[in-house]
Amino acid sequence: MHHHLLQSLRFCATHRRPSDGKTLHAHIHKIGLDQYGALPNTLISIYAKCGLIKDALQLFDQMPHRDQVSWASILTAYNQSNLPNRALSVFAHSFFRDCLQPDHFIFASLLNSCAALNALQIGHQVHAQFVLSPFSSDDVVKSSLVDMYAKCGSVDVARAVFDTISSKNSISLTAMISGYARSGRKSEAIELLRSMKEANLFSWTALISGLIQSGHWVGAFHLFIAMRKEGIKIIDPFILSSVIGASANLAALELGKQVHCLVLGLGFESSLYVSNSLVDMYAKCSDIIAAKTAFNSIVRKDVVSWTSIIVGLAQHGKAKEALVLYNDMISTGLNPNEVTFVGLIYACSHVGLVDKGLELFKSMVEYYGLNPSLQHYTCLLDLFSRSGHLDEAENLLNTMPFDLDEAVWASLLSACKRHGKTQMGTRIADRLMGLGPKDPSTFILLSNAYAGASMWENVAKVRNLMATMDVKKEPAYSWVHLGKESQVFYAGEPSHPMKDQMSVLLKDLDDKMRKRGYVPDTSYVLHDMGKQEKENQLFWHSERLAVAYGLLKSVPGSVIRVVKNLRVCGDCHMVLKLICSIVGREIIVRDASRFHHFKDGRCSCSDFW
DNA sequence: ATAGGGTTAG
Repeated sequence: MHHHLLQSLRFCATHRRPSDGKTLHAHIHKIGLDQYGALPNTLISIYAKCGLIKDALQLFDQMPHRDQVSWASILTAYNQSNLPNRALSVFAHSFFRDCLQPDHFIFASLLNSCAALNALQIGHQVHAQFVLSPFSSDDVVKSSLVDMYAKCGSVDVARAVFDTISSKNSISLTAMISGYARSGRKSEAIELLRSMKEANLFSWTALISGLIQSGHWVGAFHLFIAMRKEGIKIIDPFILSSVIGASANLAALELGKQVHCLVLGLGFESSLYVSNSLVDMYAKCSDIIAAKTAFNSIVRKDVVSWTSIIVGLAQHGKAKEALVLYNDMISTGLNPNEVTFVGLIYACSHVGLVDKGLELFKSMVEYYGLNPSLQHYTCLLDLFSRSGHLDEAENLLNTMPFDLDEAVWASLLSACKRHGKTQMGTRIADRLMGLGPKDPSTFILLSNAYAGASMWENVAKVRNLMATMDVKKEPAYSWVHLGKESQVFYAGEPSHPMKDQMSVLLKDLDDKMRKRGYVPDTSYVLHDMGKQEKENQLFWHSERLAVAYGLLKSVPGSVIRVVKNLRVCGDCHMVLKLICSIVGREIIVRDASRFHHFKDGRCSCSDFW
């Protein structure tokens, strides 16, 4: 009798049919078998698989005799419901009250929770108990350990455990590959994958996605192509969302479009992960229109869909639209998350809606019960700074519940310069000097702040400090996308075949700009040199080279899309505003922190970045 | 009953 019931229950679990499971449960309860043999434990795991954690827990609490199977089932239930912290706390509170010893199933579940929570300390403790237990040679638990250590960033410990696994299978290998890839150890990850007899889609996804997470975007694309060449069938959409993310990070619109085509060809356009990453990709590749189209085509939008488009609009300076969409989102009954508020406050600071931004911040904490992170405070700081509320900004910095880094103070210092607050600027500069600045752009700010207050001794101090510190500046470069071609330019005179034409064009533009009153702002050049030399430095900034090349080679009238690795300097920002109106072209620059849409002599960032 | 891969900020 109960054999038949068990089979029916298992069918409900594998086919995710919670209502049939509940009917069966009612029947089992009626005939008095709900505490019989394996039935209650099976019921728990069915409820877990169907996401009905409450029902699972109720059964678990009512069981008079819980065994190890019951415990393994409830721990798995919590893990599958994305509540790994509950799993650990329930275990810590009541497991030993049942007078049981953990078995290999329980160890594996606990390690799974630790991995999800990045809880290395607790993971260590579980590891120690496992080693002392009679199950210490279990390979499945060992592969959970590998995964836990890898996810917590202890890749070498993961490898040490991995080496003790007696028969390594594709699961333990994939966990190890993922660990290497996510911590950027590319060659070790590839070597392991190549050691597999038959690497499957899981292992390739672990490799490629991990490398994308650690910033190896181009390398990941080469591997993706290699995977396709080896004929690995893409039977689920996991890898696609990662690869779309890589296109977004590279701001490679053409590449992103090709992956989009692949998505359509394989029929994965209805995957929410995929469509959400497409929205983000188009926004990051500066095609905000395509991002909106991708967003509108999502049938069942979730928080991430809404957040992606809100953040995209905010970064493109379309603050009002972002706020309108937020209201639309709320009216569908969805709750915003932490990331949504980053986008919203960012949007408010863009259009000077100080009160609205503060109101949103308040609602995030008080109404939605979310914990503000450093990013939220940074957005608030930006909100105050842009609108000239510098005292509030400084007050905020002094009361923030975070350790403040150089970038946060530098941001306030830059606002002081913008709003002509010389005295406050020198006060902030003194603080920054005490912090031991490292970033080259901070030194420019410091030097300008002291120079603006005629404190020449301090200017000299900044320069001396910089000289002794041997500040390493990441070389500035920009690239321009022209259909299938993209061209990179480093700052300085280019050694490009089209150098002469570019030079002639830039000189011509320079003449026209000066007729409109342009005077180069040499305060953005840090090196000690004469005025003429400084102007010459600015003349060859990488974003100008990329724009010049774009103007020469692009289809007339088309939008010129440029990406820069660092932030656009203030002088170049002025220059690009002038150029776009002189040549009557739209220029979109994505720099290290935001998008600048230059059109008709203006920029979407409202001159604050 | 236990083990591996994916999206939004920075």
